[in-house]
Amino acid sequence: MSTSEIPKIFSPSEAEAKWYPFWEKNGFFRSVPDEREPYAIVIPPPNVTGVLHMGHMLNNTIQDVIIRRARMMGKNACWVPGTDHASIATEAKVVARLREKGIKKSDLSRDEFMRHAWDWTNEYGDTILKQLRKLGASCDWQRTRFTLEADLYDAVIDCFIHFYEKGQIYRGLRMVNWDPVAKTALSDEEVIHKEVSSKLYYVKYQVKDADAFVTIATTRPETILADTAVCVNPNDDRYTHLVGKKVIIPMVNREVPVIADEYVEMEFGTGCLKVTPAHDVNDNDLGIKHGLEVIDMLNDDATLSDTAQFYIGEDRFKARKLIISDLEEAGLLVKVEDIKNKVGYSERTDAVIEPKLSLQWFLKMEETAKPALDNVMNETIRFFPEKFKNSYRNWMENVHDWCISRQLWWGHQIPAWYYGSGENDYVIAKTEEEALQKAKAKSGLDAITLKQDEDVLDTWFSSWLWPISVFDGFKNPDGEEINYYYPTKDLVTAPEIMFFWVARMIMAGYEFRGEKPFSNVYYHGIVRDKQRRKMSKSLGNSPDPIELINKFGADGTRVGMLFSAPAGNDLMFDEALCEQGRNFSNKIWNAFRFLSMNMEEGETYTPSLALDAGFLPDQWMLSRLNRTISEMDESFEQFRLNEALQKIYSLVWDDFCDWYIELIKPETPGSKIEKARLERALGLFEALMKLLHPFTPFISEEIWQRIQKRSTGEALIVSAWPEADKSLINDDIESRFVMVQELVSAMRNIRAESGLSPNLELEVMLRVPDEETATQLKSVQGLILRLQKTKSLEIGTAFEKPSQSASALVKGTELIIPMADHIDVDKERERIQKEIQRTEGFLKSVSGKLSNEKFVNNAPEAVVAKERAKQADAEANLEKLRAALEEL
RNA sequence: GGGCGGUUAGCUCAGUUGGUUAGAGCGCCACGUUGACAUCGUGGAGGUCGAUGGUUCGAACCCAUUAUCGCCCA
Repeated sequence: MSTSEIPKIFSPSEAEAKWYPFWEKNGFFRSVPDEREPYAIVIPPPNVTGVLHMGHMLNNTIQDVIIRRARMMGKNACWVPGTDHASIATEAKVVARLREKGIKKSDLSRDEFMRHAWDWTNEYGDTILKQLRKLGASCDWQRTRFTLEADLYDAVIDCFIHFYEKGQIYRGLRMVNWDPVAKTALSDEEVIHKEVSSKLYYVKYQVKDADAFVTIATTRPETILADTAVCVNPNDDRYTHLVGKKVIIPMVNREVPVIADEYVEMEFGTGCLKVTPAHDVNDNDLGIKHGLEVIDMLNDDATLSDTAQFYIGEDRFKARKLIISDLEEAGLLVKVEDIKNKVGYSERTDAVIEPKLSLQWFLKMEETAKPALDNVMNETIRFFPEKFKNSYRNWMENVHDWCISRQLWWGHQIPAWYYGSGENDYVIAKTEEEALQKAKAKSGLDAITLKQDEDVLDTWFSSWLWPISVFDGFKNPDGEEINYYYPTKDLVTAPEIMFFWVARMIMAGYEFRGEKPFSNVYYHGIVRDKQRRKMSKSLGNSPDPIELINKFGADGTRVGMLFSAPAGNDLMFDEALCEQGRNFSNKIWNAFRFLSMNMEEGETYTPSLALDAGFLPDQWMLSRLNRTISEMDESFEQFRLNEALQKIYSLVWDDFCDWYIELIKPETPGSKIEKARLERALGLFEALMKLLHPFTPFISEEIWQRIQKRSTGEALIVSAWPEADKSLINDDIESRFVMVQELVSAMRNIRAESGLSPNLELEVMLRVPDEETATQLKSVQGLILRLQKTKSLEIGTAFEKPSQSASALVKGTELIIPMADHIDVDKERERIQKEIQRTEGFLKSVSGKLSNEKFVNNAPEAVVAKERAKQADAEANLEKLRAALEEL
């Protein structure tokens, strides 16, 4: 192979275009049950409306790293991809597209609308999955699932029926979070509370039959129209006389009672609370407790209804302004204060949520939550990082019933069939025929017209079944697939959806399989920008991942992402990290380029990991390699992926490139590395490619295939992950090598400080403390000579130090370089003095410890011995340094 | 209001059972193109670990208080 064939700069796009199709075509992503140990990961299904953003990028990079390593470890690795139907988001997109065409949703039948929605999904739904391929994601694409496809649809309906029959699903008029834009109920988890600047309005209410007023304070004065009480704290002396009396609600002139309840905070506002049971959660509780009338004054789109009597048809915010000016005119507005309070917003539409009474379907959670909580707390399911167990417990112990109905069409239609207008005139059934029979039986009627519930189920009510349903665990509960792959191994997700999704999958797992859905949950952080802001479309602070890939390569981008991704912490993304990743690719590439340049044309090379016991760099590199493998395995076990990456990064760059390659370079420029030595270098390099593969799949495969001709089955992606051979980890070898490194660094340092060219041939003397060290150093002097230009290198115990020489201390050995006219005495003196100062400080702290009787008596012997050794070393060093200063 | 977490070099973060006058990458400064790589090499300068108090022979690490930032829940 000649240099001309290998460009100086690595081109990621070529490797990406070559290897991804190669892997996919040859079925390396494919998994079918066999006798091997299964290793399954289900993707957190992205929305069909989604386009790849940085969060997906991080999430899927992590999964790909894990699954690629598992595959190399000989597991039957199965990464199941797919998407969820995202009721609200998708319906919003479809409605918007229809609007552009001049079509209103209300003009369409349900079936017509669904056709449009499916069209949209078929057109855009797999955008994100296509993008994942660019990243290198090694999903088994033949397994791609969708939460609204037929089988998964059935699973959701079966699940609903299952819980209904167990008595855990009920229908009830309850306070829900109402999104007036999407016109649907939301679960608590879909409401985002934001702190905003609001106004607190103080309004006077006339006390009935008295010439007195009470003043209430409210941030939502329009709801006055639906007030049905005023409440004070029973311990509040200011108001006790009013309890039991009536007050008149302004505008509507309704008489309502003054009630007393300790719920009221005396300090807030006036200590006098208006109560609107239909439009506030806490007020609703009060209403139930005190038997208050409930007046609902809002339409579904948050305009005022007839019940309000005023501002009918006006939006709630418009009504707010109107009522304020009317109250002011009536002289009832006392004052207005600026305050900060928390307001709930819809996660999807960003509309201000209205607490609203609504007839919805709920799932009781208590019973299902129990095993789900226990099995996380006892680590049957492990959380990484562990700290998330706390918030999980907190949520699970206070779990509320789950509002599962949504007033939308795009989704799984609730299998409730109504046959009358009574509250209980419905049946739950999978099909209309079945419903008809049940309805007949229940009602005793013969002729019945059924109407299915218009609403659909919360999207999470389908994705919580994901780890089961993707393996057809509902359709075929004892099937080979589900039995083989379930429980899956790892789940990789963001802590944001711990309650939405993770907790519920665990519940569903125990409910339907009696078994956990996965063994480990790895929570990664949120991708933020350099200013710690969350990446978002509206801020425009999110780079397009695809552009990043085009710019830095998939490998570089993956490395960039992972570099900054410590488990569980948010990561401040910076494009510079991807640049670093790209540079790393280029470094790897050029290391390979160097090795190939040393291959003779026409010659075959067999990479080897055989040890050359006579060549320290070989022994050292093998020790470092095996140590790194073992450390990486440990990091992987704990999902410390960035740590594993850093280990291999450093092994490749610092050890292999900076030292090993330098030491195997041929003595004379232009000649080539001896064959056996090159084969060992290639053997090591192959091992490095394996360790790199999960992180940088493309370049590693590219190089792997260039090192040798390989058959398809010998592709890197399916090669064996290296096993750490602990017998090759050798502290002694490593410390001997470190001595070489330190001596060479010391020489480089002297050159740099004295402004000597790297090409200047130095005379070097190594004054060693004893013969043993002399022997050791003599065995490695060849290595030092390879790395430093020298005229001579002498090793001995009794050198006379020439008067004008630079010196350095390396582990008790004095490095002496006569400088003749090169020396800058002042600089050299400064250098030594600095070193003396440092050593003195060190000695002082060590001696301080040792002269402390309590330390010597109490500390473990080994620690004391270590301190004694430190002290002796420091003293000896100090002596040498002082002598060096004298000798100058 | 309740809970959780962070605060270590200019930046992003390590520091796993207390024994380290604290590590890495990036950035910065200086020097350098002898054929792997300037998407590079070599060398260097930067922190006393948010604050206070305590436990201990010994604290970045344990405890208490406090400041500050963030997240989750209500």
